[in-house]
Amino acid sequence: MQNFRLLVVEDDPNLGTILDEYLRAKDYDVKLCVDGDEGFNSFTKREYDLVISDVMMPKKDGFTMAAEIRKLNSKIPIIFLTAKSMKEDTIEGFKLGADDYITKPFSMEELLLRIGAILRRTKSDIIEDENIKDVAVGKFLFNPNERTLMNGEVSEKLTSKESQLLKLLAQNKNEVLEREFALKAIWGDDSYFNSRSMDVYITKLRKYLRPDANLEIINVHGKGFKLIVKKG
Amino acid sequence: MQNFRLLVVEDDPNLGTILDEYLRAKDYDVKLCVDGDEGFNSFTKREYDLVISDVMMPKKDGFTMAAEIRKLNSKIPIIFLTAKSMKEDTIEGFKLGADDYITKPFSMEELLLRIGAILRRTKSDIIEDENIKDVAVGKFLFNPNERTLMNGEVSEKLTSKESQLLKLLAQNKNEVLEREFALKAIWGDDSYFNSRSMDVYITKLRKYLRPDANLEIINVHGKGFKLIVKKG
DNA sequence: AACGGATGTTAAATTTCGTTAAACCCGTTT
DNA sequence: AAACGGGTTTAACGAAATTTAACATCCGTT
Repeated sequence: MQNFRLLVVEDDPNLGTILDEYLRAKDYDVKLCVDGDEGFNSFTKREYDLVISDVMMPKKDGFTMAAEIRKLNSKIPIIFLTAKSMKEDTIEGFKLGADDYITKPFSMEELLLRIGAILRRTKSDIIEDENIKDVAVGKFLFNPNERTLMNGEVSEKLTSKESQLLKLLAQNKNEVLEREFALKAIWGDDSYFNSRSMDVYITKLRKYLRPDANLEIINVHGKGFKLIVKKG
Repeated sequence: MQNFRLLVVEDDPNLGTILDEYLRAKDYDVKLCVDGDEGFNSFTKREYDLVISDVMMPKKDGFTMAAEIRKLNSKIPIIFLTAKSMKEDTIEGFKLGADDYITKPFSMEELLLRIGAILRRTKSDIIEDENIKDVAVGKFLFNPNERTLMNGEVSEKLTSKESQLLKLLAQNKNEVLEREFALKAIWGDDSYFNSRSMDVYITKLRKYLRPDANLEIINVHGKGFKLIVKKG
């Protein structure tokens, strides 16, 4: 997936470097510029998803740059970094179409959250689910999302509880799945009856997995269960 | 042109009235609610362009309400009004996708400017995304506004309830749509009979989606339903 | 070996869901 | 006013999922 492109305009080398490194570490594609002229030039060179700009800068201040950028693209989100918390500045920024502004000093976490808030709305549904994939369990293919357990051609349909329990066992294969942990994860709490219910489902799963002699769900007395996958 | 619709949620009658009157004077179409429950209910009833909400409220606080609203519409802009300037609150708000927040006391002018800034950036998106675009559901094209479900040449006309339910399922595809949540969003409350009514609509939707073998609405016992989109 | 607690398994009981059809509501037509 | 029709709700019954019960067996400890 393509990362979001951020144009960061900041004349203070220290803060600029911090921003640059921090945002890159968070997997953003960052272009750092040191003043409004350079920022505007970069903006004309390629596409950006978001602009983060200081207000006070040499050559061309942030508001002026923002006005020029807005002439090129009226929708690009802009976040201002300002040392001044004076209301006039704020208001002037919003008049130019600022989407947000942060007063220095600010925490990187706060900036990140604001970036996230803006990008989420403007470029929302790009993220695809990772947990819809098949998982190999012995010679079976298990899909927790579809709740299917495939053995070659044959595809069994699992119930909700069966699927959740098998998922936990598979995630902890060859390790002990603590009874208490599974109960809290699936049933919400560990009472006596839920615990017996879980035993019933263990029996069901054993039946499902029977066709593969290399798979076994063993009990660890007083602790929980372990899905053993023998090397075939 | 149609005015922007604002949902204002504020429990303080004084501030609420001031907001209501002031924003109406500025030609916004305002709905005033006094707590999070009422706010969420109003949101399910019709389309809004922007939500302005207090954080501290009886019954259901602003952040909780925002989270529920975001499940229905991940893009709706939300501005929080908060008496507390505590950082934790701010951050929690942004995590839920707050677009802005204002610390009381604030000037009406400042609020107006922020409203303008957000609406300016989002209005074109709203027009495109919320009112025109089709949503891909398997091999179908679903348009929640037109309430049409197209399969190549064939175009089915859905009823209101069918469309609302399919919309929620599509928005939560491959994730569980909680029964209770859908009932509150579509029917307003979750009674036994509404719940059975929802089951009837699930059956109707399954019939519509039957032509695409990669689509399936499965039940998650005691929880709700999940629209599965298998990889074709 | 003997005991008590934990587990294995099957079946009954309970709850939730799937589906179809009839009833109902409400605005429109005859 | 009566008939109609689309949309929705209510009713009814069967099926599925889950829980509870019952009893046999296993386990670690004494």
